[in-house]
Amino acid sequence: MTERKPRKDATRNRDVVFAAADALFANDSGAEEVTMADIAAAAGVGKGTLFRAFGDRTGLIRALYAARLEPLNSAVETGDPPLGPGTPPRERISALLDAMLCFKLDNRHLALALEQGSANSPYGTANYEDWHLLIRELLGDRPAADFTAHALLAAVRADLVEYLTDVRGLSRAELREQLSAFADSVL
Amino acid sequence: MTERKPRKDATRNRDVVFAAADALFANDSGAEEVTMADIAAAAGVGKGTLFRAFGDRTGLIRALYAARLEPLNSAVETGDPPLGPGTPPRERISALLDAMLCFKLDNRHLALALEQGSANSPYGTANYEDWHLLIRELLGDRPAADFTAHALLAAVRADLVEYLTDVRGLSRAELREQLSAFADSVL
DNA sequence: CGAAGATACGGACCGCCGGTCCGTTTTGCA
DNA sequence: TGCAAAACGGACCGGCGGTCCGTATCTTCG
Repeated sequence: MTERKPRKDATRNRDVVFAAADALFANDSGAEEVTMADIAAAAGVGKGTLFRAFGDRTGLIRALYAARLEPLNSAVETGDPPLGPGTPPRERISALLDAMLCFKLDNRHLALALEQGSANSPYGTANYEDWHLLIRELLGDRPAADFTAHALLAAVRADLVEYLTDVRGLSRAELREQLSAFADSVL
Repeated sequence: MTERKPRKDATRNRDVVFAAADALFANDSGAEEVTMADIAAAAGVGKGTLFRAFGDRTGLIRALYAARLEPLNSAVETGDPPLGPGTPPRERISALLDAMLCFKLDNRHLALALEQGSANSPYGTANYEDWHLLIRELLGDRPAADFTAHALLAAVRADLVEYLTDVRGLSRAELREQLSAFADSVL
């Protein structure tokens, strides 16, 4: 009974806002240059609408990130190998890390905005715990499995990825290659 | 000839500001809650003095961080084993990571403030490149040595350390233990 | 179908914070 | 002791995240 379906304009605006925010973030200028007012203007809505719908800036970024990550998440939960269940652990971990890396590469600015947002880091995002738990279980009972899972995830953090590509000039292929070799050496 | 020694009050104020900022950051309330005005007030100087001396907020944090890190840095460059030169590579890497972890634990709030500061991350800090280069060379010519060095450093990032201690409740000893085991498995 | 209640809208408004400016004070040198 | 250079400090500014409330839109029910 505590559920009331939202009005139609509300959900429509939600989509519009996502699209606008996505475009602004993607538009290679720095991540945190984009203000809430910018997003509101680009979406053609009032600032109040943004805050009512998402609570605060962090909420908006988190919602957008979750929406973009969703396909990958469901591919992992109920998809075909090598991402989905039923893949041998070692192989699946490699696939997960590679997929995560590609996601960060493709959504660099968004991921950066999320991971830099003051007081959150990746830790505290809903799905972080899921990813960690999954990898940790795939690692089996090796020593320090828990920490190893964290370390593997830390190896694909958005700001590291950005640094390696934008500052160090690594190509996508090189990065994937190195990550893969590193993962192999850990497993 | 482009060198002019600074006035005495300037250097004195610099120290006072360091002490005040350190105290405020350490005082467990969140890292980014501390404003420049707070620091100025605590140090008993005007806000202008802060900005003249350090340029901007990031500059102040970087300077403070560098000052606190300096002992560790020189212990690494010209110290006794296991941190200093002349230690076998594997062993030295473990020692370096452990030392870094302990440093992050002891200077948690400061390190957090630095690594979260918008648009910098750890990458872009002067000493990051040094640490990376050192570890990379200690790794020898194994595959993906470069990326591996980055990944090892990512495993001791301040926000991960904070998450593991404050949220997951790991003790200092447990953390060091796990990091050590992880490092062993990589080497 | 029409009206009333509920829900969402939007932009003026607020408080705070990083950063600047410039009149005043301190320092160092001769 | 006098004077220029350097540093000081706090009033001030612009912009941003977030709030508020009068208005517009939807939905439901008679």
